[in-house]
Amino acid sequence: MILPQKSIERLSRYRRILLNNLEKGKEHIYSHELASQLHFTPVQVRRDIMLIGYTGTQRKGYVIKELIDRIGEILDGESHTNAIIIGMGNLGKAITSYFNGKRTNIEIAAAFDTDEQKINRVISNVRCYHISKIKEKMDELDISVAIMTLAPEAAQEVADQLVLNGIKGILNFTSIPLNIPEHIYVEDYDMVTSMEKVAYFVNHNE
Amino acid sequence: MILPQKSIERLSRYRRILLNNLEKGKEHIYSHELASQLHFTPVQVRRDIMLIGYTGTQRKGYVIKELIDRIGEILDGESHTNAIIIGMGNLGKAITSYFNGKRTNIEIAAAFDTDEQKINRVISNVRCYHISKIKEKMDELDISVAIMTLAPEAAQEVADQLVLNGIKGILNFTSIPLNIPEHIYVEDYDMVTSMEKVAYFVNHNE
DNA sequence: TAGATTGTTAATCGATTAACAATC
DNA sequence: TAGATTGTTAATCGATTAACAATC
Repeated sequence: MILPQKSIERLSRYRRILLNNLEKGKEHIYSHELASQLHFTPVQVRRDIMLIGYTGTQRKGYVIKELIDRIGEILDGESHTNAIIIGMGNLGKAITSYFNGKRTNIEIAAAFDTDEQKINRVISNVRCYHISKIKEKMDELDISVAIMTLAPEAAQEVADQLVLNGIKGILNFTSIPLNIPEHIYVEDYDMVTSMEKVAYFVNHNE
Repeated sequence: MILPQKSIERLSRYRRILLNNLEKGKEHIYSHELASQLHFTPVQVRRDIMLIGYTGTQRKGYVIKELIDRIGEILDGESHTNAIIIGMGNLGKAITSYFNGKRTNIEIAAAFDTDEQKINRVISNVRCYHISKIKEKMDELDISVAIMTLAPEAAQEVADQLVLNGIKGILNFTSIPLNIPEHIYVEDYDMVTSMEKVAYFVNHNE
Protein backbone atom coordinates (compact mmCIF):
# COMPACT_ATOMS: atom_id res chain seq x y z
CA MET A 1 0.00 0.00 0.00
CA ILE A 2 1.47 3.29 -1.10
CA LEU A 3 0.21 6.59 0.27
CA PRO A 4 -0.35 9.80 -1.71
CA GLN A 5 2.55 12.27 -1.79
CA LYS A 6 0.50 14.91 -0.07
CA SER A 7 -0.34 12.62 2.83
CA ILE A 8 3.32 11.70 3.23
CA GLU A 9 4.24 15.37 3.42
CA ARG A 10 1.63 15.98 6.07
CA LEU A 11 2.64 12.93 8.08
CA SER A 12 6.16 14.31 8.21
CA ARG A 13 4.79 17.57 9.59
CA TYR A 14 2.49 15.82 12.06
CA ARG A 15 5.36 13.87 13.50
CA ARG A 16 7.42 16.91 14.34
CA ILE A 17 4.48 18.75 15.86
CA LEU A 18 3.62 15.66 17.88
CA LEU A 19 7.20 15.37 19.17
CA ASN A 20 6.99 19.00 20.09
CA ASN A 21 3.79 18.48 22.05
CA LEU A 22 5.22 15.38 23.72
CA GLU A 23 8.20 17.39 24.93
CA LYS A 24 5.82 19.85 26.49
CA GLY A 25 4.36 16.98 28.50
CA LYS A 26 1.17 16.53 26.51
CA GLU A 27 0.01 12.92 26.17
CA HIS A 28 -3.16 13.13 24.08
CA ILE A 29 -4.14 15.38 21.21
CA TYR A 30 -7.36 16.02 19.28
CA SER A 31 -7.46 16.20 15.51
CA HIS A 32 -8.52 19.84 15.72
CA GLU A 33 -5.54 20.70 17.91
CA LEU A 34 -3.07 19.07 15.54
CA ALA A 35 -4.84 20.74 12.63
CA SER A 36 -4.78 24.23 14.07
CA GLN A 37 -1.10 24.01 14.95
CA LEU A 38 -0.35 23.26 11.30
CA HIS A 39 -3.09 25.29 9.63
CA PHE A 40 -4.66 22.14 8.20
CA THR A 41 -8.27 21.04 8.66
CA PRO A 42 -9.30 18.50 11.32
CA VAL A 43 -10.93 16.24 8.70
CA GLN A 44 -7.72 16.11 6.75
CA VAL A 45 -5.80 15.11 9.85
CA ARG A 46 -8.30 12.38 10.67
CA ARG A 47 -8.30 11.09 7.13
CA ASP A 48 -4.51 10.89 6.96
CA ILE A 49 -4.43 9.07 10.28
CA MET A 50 -7.12 6.73 9.04
CA LEU A 51 -4.93 6.01 5.98
CA ILE A 52 -2.07 4.80 8.15
CA GLY A 53 -4.45 2.61 10.12
CA TYR A 54 -4.11 4.21 13.50
CA THR A 55 -7.18 4.79 15.64
CA GLY A 56 -7.47 7.20 18.52
CA THR A 57 -9.82 7.20 21.45
CA GLN A 58 -13.08 9.06 21.14
CA ARG A 59 -12.78 10.59 24.55
CA LYS A 60 -9.23 11.93 24.49
CA GLY A 61 -8.23 12.01 20.84
CA TYR A 62 -4.96 10.42 19.77
CA VAL A 63 -2.29 9.03 22.09
CA ILE A 64 0.69 11.12 21.00
CA LYS A 65 3.33 8.52 21.75
CA GLU A 66 1.52 5.80 19.83
CA LEU A 67 0.77 8.02 16.87
CA ILE A 68 4.42 9.09 16.59
CA ASP A 69 5.44 5.44 16.53
CA ARG A 70 2.89 4.56 13.90
CA ILE A 71 3.99 7.44 11.67
CA GLY A 72 7.56 6.22 12.14
CA GLU A 73 6.60 2.75 10.94
CA ILE A 74 5.16 4.29 7.78
CA LEU A 75 7.77 6.93 7.01
CA ASP A 76 10.92 5.17 8.15
CA GLY A 77 10.03 1.56 7.47
CA GLU A 78 12.54 -0.83 8.98
CA SER A 79 15.55 0.64 7.32
CA HIS A 80 17.84 3.49 8.10
CA THR A 81 18.41 5.73 5.07
CA ASN A 82 21.95 6.75 4.19
CA ALA A 83 22.41 9.81 2.04
CA ILE A 84 25.28 11.66 0.45
CA ILE A 85 25.41 15.34 -0.37
CA ILE A 86 27.11 16.66 -3.45
CA GLY A 87 28.35 20.24 -3.26
CA MET A 88 29.54 21.64 0.07
CA GLY A 89 28.86 25.30 -0.58
CA ASN A 90 26.61 27.29 1.70
CA LEU A 91 23.53 25.29 0.79
CA GLY A 92 25.27 21.97 1.29
CA LYS A 93 26.54 23.07 4.68
CA ALA A 94 23.12 24.38 5.68
CA ILE A 95 21.42 21.09 4.91
CA THR A 96 24.11 18.95 6.48
CA SER A 97 24.20 20.85 9.75
CA TYR A 98 20.43 20.81 9.79
CA PHE A 99 20.31 17.04 9.57
CA ASN A 100 23.11 15.94 11.79
CA GLY A 101 21.68 18.13 14.53
CA LYS A 102 18.50 16.11 14.96
CA ARG A 103 18.66 12.40 15.47
CA THR A 104 16.52 11.04 12.70
CA ASN A 105 16.30 7.94 10.63
CA ILE A 106 18.12 9.70 7.83
CA GLU A 107 21.84 10.26 7.95
CA ILE A 108 24.12 12.20 5.66
CA ALA A 109 27.06 9.85 5.59
CA ALA A 110 29.44 11.63 3.23
CA ALA A 111 29.85 14.88 1.32
CA PHE A 112 31.52 15.58 -2.00
CA ASP A 113 33.04 18.62 -3.61
CA THR A 114 35.71 19.56 -6.12
CA ASP A 115 37.29 22.31 -4.04
CA GLU A 116 40.67 20.99 -2.83
CA GLN A 117 40.35 23.10 0.33
CA LYS A 118 37.39 21.04 1.46
CA ILE A 119 38.63 17.56 0.59
CA ASN A 120 39.18 15.36 3.63
CA ARG A 121 37.93 18.01 5.98
CA VAL A 122 35.05 17.26 8.32
CA ILE A 123 32.31 19.87 7.86
CA SER A 124 29.22 19.79 10.08
CA ASN A 125 30.26 16.32 11.25
CA VAL A 126 30.45 14.93 7.72
CA ARG A 127 33.65 14.14 5.92
CA CYS A 128 34.08 15.70 2.51
CA TYR A 129 35.60 13.72 -0.38
CA HIS A 130 36.59 14.55 -3.90
CA ILE A 131 33.75 14.00 -6.30
CA SER A 132 35.71 11.24 -8.05
CA LYS A 133 35.22 9.10 -4.93
CA ILE A 134 31.46 8.87 -5.33
CA LYS A 135 31.37 5.27 -6.52
CA GLU A 136 33.74 4.06 -3.84
CA LYS A 137 31.82 5.70 -1.01
CA MET A 138 28.40 4.76 -2.31
CA ASP A 139 29.34 1.11 -2.21
CA GLU A 140 31.07 1.34 1.14
CA LEU A 141 28.30 3.23 2.93
CA ASP A 142 25.22 1.65 1.34
CA ILE A 143 23.84 4.91 0.02
CA SER A 144 20.33 5.13 -1.38
CA VAL A 145 19.69 8.88 -1.59
CA ALA A 146 21.71 11.79 -2.98
CA ILE A 147 21.19 15.46 -2.24
CA MET A 148 22.41 17.66 -5.06
CA THR A 149 23.55 21.11 -4.01
CA LEU A 150 26.21 21.68 -6.62
CA ALA A 151 26.49 24.15 -9.49
CA PRO A 152 24.00 23.46 -12.28
CA GLU A 153 26.70 23.09 -14.97
CA ALA A 154 28.03 19.87 -13.47
CA ALA A 155 24.71 18.52 -12.25
CA GLN A 156 23.70 16.25 -15.13
CA GLU A 157 27.11 14.66 -15.33
CA VAL A 158 27.10 13.84 -11.63
CA ALA A 159 23.52 12.60 -11.85
CA ASP A 160 24.51 10.15 -14.59
CA GLN A 161 27.22 8.82 -12.36
CA LEU A 162 24.83 8.41 -9.44
CA VAL A 163 22.45 6.48 -11.65
CA LEU A 164 25.25 4.22 -12.86
CA ASN A 165 26.14 3.46 -9.27
CA GLY A 166 22.57 2.53 -8.39
CA ILE A 167 21.17 5.56 -6.59
CA LYS A 168 17.49 5.15 -5.69
CA GLY A 169 16.37 8.69 -4.93
CA ILE A 170 17.57 12.23 -5.55
CA LEU A 171 16.75 15.48 -3.82
CA ASN A 172 17.64 18.06 -6.43
CA PHE A 173 18.36 21.66 -5.41
CA THR A 174 20.13 22.62 -8.62
CA SER A 175 17.58 24.60 -10.54
CA ILE A 176 17.93 22.51 -13.66
CA PRO A 177 15.69 19.56 -14.51
CA LEU A 178 17.74 16.38 -14.44
CA ASN A 179 17.46 13.58 -16.92
CA ILE A 180 16.98 10.52 -14.77
CA PRO A 181 15.42 7.13 -15.52
CA GLU A 182 11.78 6.76 -14.54
CA HIS A 183 12.29 4.25 -11.75
CA ILE A 184 14.41 6.61 -9.66
CA TYR A 185 12.50 8.97 -7.41
CA VAL A 186 13.44 12.62 -7.91
CA GLU A 187 12.23 15.47 -5.73
CA ASP A 188 13.04 18.92 -7.08
CA TYR A 189 13.19 22.11 -5.11
CA ASP A 190 13.73 25.37 -6.89
CA MET A 191 14.04 28.41 -4.68
CA VAL A 192 13.82 30.90 -7.52
CA THR A 193 10.39 29.50 -8.32
CA SER A 194 9.33 29.76 -4.67
CA MET A 195 10.47 33.34 -4.58
CA GLU A 196 8.80 34.28 -7.85
CA LYS A 197 5.62 32.69 -6.61
CA VAL A 198 5.62 34.77 -3.44
CA ALA A 199 6.31 37.91 -5.48
CA TYR A 200 3.44 37.10 -7.86
CA PHE A 201 0.87 36.54 -5.14
CA VAL A 202 2.06 39.57 -3.21
CA ASN A 203 1.56 41.73 -6.29
CA HIS A 204 -1.86 40.22 -7.05
CA ASN A 205 -3.37 40.50 -3.65
CA GLU A 206 -6.10 43.05 -3.41
CA MET B 1 -7.32 37.60 -13.21
CA ILE B 2 -5.32 35.39 -10.88
CA LEU B 3 -3.61 32.23 -12.09
CA PRO B 4 -3.43 28.89 -10.25
CA GLN B 5 -0.36 28.33 -8.05
CA LYS B 6 0.72 25.39 -10.13
CA SER B 7 0.68 27.40 -13.34
CA ILE B 8 2.73 30.15 -11.72
CA GLU B 9 5.32 27.61 -10.66
CA ARG B 10 5.53 26.22 -14.15
CA LEU B 11 5.73 29.67 -15.74
CA SER B 12 8.74 30.38 -13.56
CA ARG B 13 10.37 27.19 -14.83
CA TYR B 14 9.42 27.91 -18.46
CA ARG B 15 11.05 31.31 -18.31
CA ARG B 16 14.41 29.99 -17.23
CA ILE B 17 14.40 27.21 -19.79
CA LEU B 18 13.42 29.70 -22.47
CA LEU B 19 16.26 32.04 -21.48
CA ASN B 20 18.55 29.09 -21.67
CA ASN B 21 17.39 28.21 -25.17
CA LEU B 22 17.65 31.84 -26.24
CA GLU B 23 21.26 31.94 -25.12
CA LYS B 24 21.94 28.94 -27.27
CA GLY B 25 20.70 30.95 -30.24
CA LYS B 26 17.32 29.27 -30.58
CA GLU B 27 14.50 31.62 -31.66
CA HIS B 28 11.42 29.42 -31.77
CA ILE B 29 10.32 26.51 -29.63
CA TYR B 30 7.52 23.94 -29.85
CA SER B 31 5.37 23.05 -26.87
CA HIS B 32 6.71 19.51 -26.98
CA GLU B 33 10.31 20.73 -26.83
CA LEU B 34 9.64 22.94 -23.84
CA ALA B 35 7.72 20.11 -22.23
CA SER B 36 10.40 17.49 -22.69
CA GLN B 37 13.12 19.75 -21.31
CA LEU B 38 11.09 20.09 -18.11
CA HIS B 39 9.45 16.67 -17.97
CA PHE B 40 6.01 18.22 -18.33
CA THR B 41 3.43 17.35 -21.00
CA PRO B 42 2.99 19.41 -24.17
CA VAL B 43 -0.71 19.94 -23.43
CA GLN B 44 0.10 21.38 -20.06
CA VAL B 45 2.58 23.78 -21.61
CA ARG B 46 0.06 24.90 -24.22
CA ARG B 47 -2.64 25.32 -21.63
CA ASP B 48 -0.46 27.43 -19.34
CA ILE B 49 0.56 29.60 -22.27
CA MET B 50 -3.06 29.94 -23.26
CA LEU B 51 -3.83 31.11 -19.72
CA ILE B 52 -1.41 34.01 -20.02
CA GLY B 53 -2.93 34.95 -23.35
CA TYR B 54 0.08 34.41 -25.57
CA THR B 55 -0.32 32.73 -28.92
CA GLY B 56 2.40 31.09 -30.94
CA THR B 57 2.61 30.40 -34.63
CA GLN B 58 1.35 27.09 -35.91
CA ARG B 59 4.31 26.59 -38.17
CA LYS B 60 7.21 27.32 -35.83
CA GLY B 61 5.78 27.10 -32.33
CA TYR B 62 6.39 29.94 -29.89
CA VAL B 63 8.68 32.90 -30.45
CA ILE B 64 11.02 32.53 -27.48
CA LYS B 65 11.76 36.21 -27.03
CA GLU B 66 8.09 37.17 -27.04
CA LEU B 67 7.07 34.39 -24.70
CA ILE B 68 9.75 35.35 -22.19
CA ASP B 69 8.47 38.92 -22.24
CA ARG B 70 4.88 37.84 -21.77
CA ILE B 71 5.79 35.60 -18.83
CA GLY B 72 7.67 38.55 -17.37
CA GLU B 73 4.58 40.74 -17.60
CA ILE B 74 2.66 38.11 -15.66
CA LEU B 75 5.21 37.12 -13.03
CA ASP B 76 6.94 40.43 -12.44
CA GLY B 77 4.10 42.86 -13.10
CA GLU B 78 5.29 46.44 -13.28
CA SER B 79 6.96 46.50 -9.94
CA HIS B 80 10.35 45.45 -8.72
CA THR B 81 10.13 43.32 -5.58
CA ASN B 82 12.37 44.17 -2.65
CA ALA B 83 13.01 41.47 -0.10
CA ILE B 84 14.86 41.12 3.17
CA ILE B 85 16.39 37.98 4.57
CA ILE B 86 16.38 37.19 8.24
CA GLY B 87 19.13 34.91 9.48
CA MET B 88 22.52 34.97 7.77
CA GLY B 89 23.64 31.46 8.58
CA ASN B 90 24.58 29.05 5.82
CA LEU B 91 21.08 28.92 4.39
CA GLY B 92 20.73 32.70 4.39
CA LYS B 93 24.05 33.07 2.64
CA ALA B 94 23.17 30.38 0.11
CA ILE B 95 19.94 32.09 -0.87
CA THR B 96 21.42 35.56 -0.96
CA SER B 97 24.36 34.65 -3.17
CA TYR B 98 21.99 32.71 -5.37
CA PHE B 99 19.82 35.74 -5.98
CA ASN B 100 22.29 38.54 -6.35
CA GLY B 101 24.11 36.47 -8.94
CA LYS B 102 21.30 36.59 -11.50
CA ARG B 103 19.76 39.84 -12.51
CA THR B 104 16.12 39.33 -11.75
CA ASN B 105 13.17 41.42 -10.80
CA ILE B 106 13.62 40.40 -7.21
CA GLU B 107 16.31 41.89 -5.04
CA ILE B 108 17.43 41.03 -1.55
CA ALA B 109 18.01 44.51 -0.25
CA ALA B 110 19.05 43.83 3.35
CA ALA B 111 19.91 41.00 5.69
CA PHE B 112 19.41 40.67 9.45
CA ASP B 113 21.03 38.63 12.17
CA THR B 114 21.74 38.79 15.89
CA ASP B 115 25.38 37.71 15.64
CA GLU B 116 27.51 40.81 16.38
CA GLN B 117 30.23 39.49 14.07
CA LYS B 118 27.96 39.85 11.10
CA ILE B 119 26.40 43.23 11.86
CA ASN B 120 27.35 45.91 9.35
CA ARG B 121 29.33 43.50 7.23
CA VAL B 122 28.46 43.04 3.58
CA ILE B 123 27.84 39.35 2.86
CA SER B 124 27.14 38.22 -0.72
CA ASN B 125 26.65 41.87 -1.68
CA VAL B 126 24.00 42.45 0.97
CA ARG B 127 24.56 44.46 4.11
CA CYS B 128 23.68 42.76 7.35
CA TYR B 129 21.93 44.65 10.15
CA HIS B 130 20.95 43.83 13.70
CA ILE B 131 17.51 42.35 13.85
CA SER B 132 16.29 45.34 15.87
CA LYS B 133 16.65 47.46 12.73
CA ILE B 134 13.94 45.61 10.81
CA LYS B 135 11.32 48.33 11.05
CA GLU B 136 13.72 51.08 10.06
CA LYS B 137 15.01 49.23 7.00
CA MET B 138 11.61 47.97 5.88
CA ASP B 139 10.36 51.54 5.69
CA GLU B 140 13.50 52.86 4.06
CA LEU B 141 13.79 50.18 1.38
CA ASP B 142 10.10 49.60 0.58
CA ILE B 143 10.19 45.91 1.44
CA SER B 144 7.29 43.63 0.56
CA VAL B 145 8.73 40.14 1.05
CA ALA B 146 10.71 38.52 3.86
CA ILE B 147 12.72 35.32 3.66
CA MET B 148 13.02 33.61 7.01
CA THR B 149 16.14 31.54 7.46
CA LEU B 150 16.61 31.97 11.18
CA ALA B 151 16.43 29.54 14.08
CA PRO B 152 12.88 28.28 14.74
CA GLU B 153 12.83 29.50 18.35
CA ALA B 154 12.85 33.15 17.35
CA ALA B 155 10.77 32.77 14.20
CA GLN B 156 7.29 33.58 15.50
CA GLU B 157 8.48 36.66 17.34
CA VAL B 158 10.18 38.02 14.22
CA ALA B 159 7.16 37.13 12.11
CA ASP B 160 4.91 39.17 14.41
CA GLN B 161 7.20 42.12 13.94
CA LEU B 162 7.19 41.76 10.17
CA VAL B 163 3.41 41.70 10.19
CA LEU B 164 3.29 44.82 12.36
CA ASN B 165 5.52 46.59 9.87
CA GLY B 166 3.30 45.66 6.95
CA ILE B 167 5.05 42.75 5.26
CA LYS B 168 3.03 41.34 2.35
CA GLY B 169 4.62 37.94 1.75
CA ILE B 170 6.86 35.50 3.58
CA LEU B 171 9.04 32.69 2.33
CA ASN B 172 9.44 30.52 5.40
CA PHE B 173 12.36 28.10 5.68
CA THR B 174 12.12 27.62 9.43
CA SER B 175 10.46 24.29 9.86
CA ILE B 176 7.78 25.63 12.15
CA PRO B 177 4.34 26.74 11.00
CA LEU B 178 4.02 30.49 11.53
CA ASN B 179 0.96 32.21 12.83
CA ILE B 180 0.29 34.90 10.27
CA PRO B 181 -2.89 36.78 9.34
CA GLU B 182 -4.81 35.34 6.38
CA HIS B 183 -4.21 38.23 4.00
CA ILE B 184 -0.43 37.76 4.00
CA TYR B 185 0.90 35.22 1.53
CA VAL B 186 3.11 32.58 3.15
CA GLU B 187 5.10 29.99 1.26
CA ASP B 188 6.62 27.28 3.44
CA TYR B 189 9.51 25.07 2.54
CA ASP B 190 10.53 22.31 4.87
CA MET B 191 13.60 20.35 3.85
CA VAL B 192 13.10 17.64 6.44
CA THR B 193 9.75 16.87 4.85
CA SER B 194 11.34 16.77 1.38
CA MET B 195 13.97 14.41 2.62
CA GLU B 196 11.52 12.14 4.44
CA LYS B 197 9.41 12.03 1.32
CA VAL B 198 12.33 10.88 -0.82
CA ALA B 199 13.22 8.25 1.78
CA TYR B 200 9.63 7.00 1.87
CA PHE B 201 9.29 6.62 -1.89
CA VAL B 202 12.73 5.08 -2.17
CA ASN B 203 11.76 2.45 0.38
CA HIS B 204 8.38 1.77 -1.27
CA ASN B 205 9.57 1.39 -4.78
CA GLU B 206 9.33 -2.12 -6.13
C1' DT C 1 -27.63 11.65 29.01
C1' DA C 2 -25.84 15.49 25.90
C1' DG C 3 -21.97 17.00 23.69
C1' DA C 4 -17.80 16.28 21.61
C1' DT C 5 -15.18 13.48 19.25
C1' DT C 6 -13.49 9.87 15.72
C1' DG C 7 -13.87 7.18 11.33
C1' DT C 8 -15.53 6.97 6.82
C1' DT C 9 -18.41 7.52 2.75
C1' DA C 10 -20.15 10.52 -0.68
C1' DA C 11 -19.91 15.06 -2.83
C1' DT C 12 -17.20 18.73 -4.36
C1' DC C 13 -13.50 21.05 -6.03
C1' DG C 14 -9.42 21.81 -8.77
C1' DA C 15 -5.93 20.33 -11.72
C1' DT C 16 -4.48 17.34 -15.52
C1' DT C 17 -5.22 15.03 -19.68
C1' DA C 18 -7.75 13.38 -23.83
C1' DA C 19 -9.82 14.65 -27.82
C1' DC C 20 -10.26 17.32 -31.66
C1' DA C 21 -11.20 21.47 -34.66
C1' DA C 22 -8.55 25.02 -36.81
C1' DT C 23 -4.53 26.36 -39.16
C1' DC C 24 -0.23 26.77 -41.49
C1' DT D 1 -2.05 18.79 -50.08
C1' DA D 2 -0.61 15.96 -45.90
C1' DG D 3 1.38 16.31 -41.62
C1' DA D 4 2.42 18.70 -37.68
C1' DT D 5 1.25 21.97 -34.81
C1' DT D 6 -1.60 25.21 -31.68
C1' DG D 7 -5.76 26.46 -28.92
C1' DT D 8 -9.53 24.93 -26.33
C1' DT D 9 -13.41 22.24 -24.64
C1' DA D 10 -14.92 18.19 -22.36
C1' DA D 11 -13.68 14.13 -19.66
C1' DT D 12 -10.94 12.23 -16.21
C1' DC D 13 -8.35 11.90 -12.31
C1' DG D 14 -6.97 12.89 -7.66
C1' DA D 15 -7.26 15.38 -3.56
C1' DT D 16 -10.08 17.92 -0.24
C1' DT D 17 -14.14 18.69 2.23
C1' DA D 18 -18.99 17.99 3.76
C1' DA D 19 -21.94 15.11 5.98
C1' DC D 20 -23.04 11.97 9.25
C1' DA D 21 -23.20 7.46 11.86
C1' DA D 22 -20.92 5.47 15.76
C1' DT D 23 -19.05 5.97 20.19
C1' DC D 24 -17.47 7.45 24.61
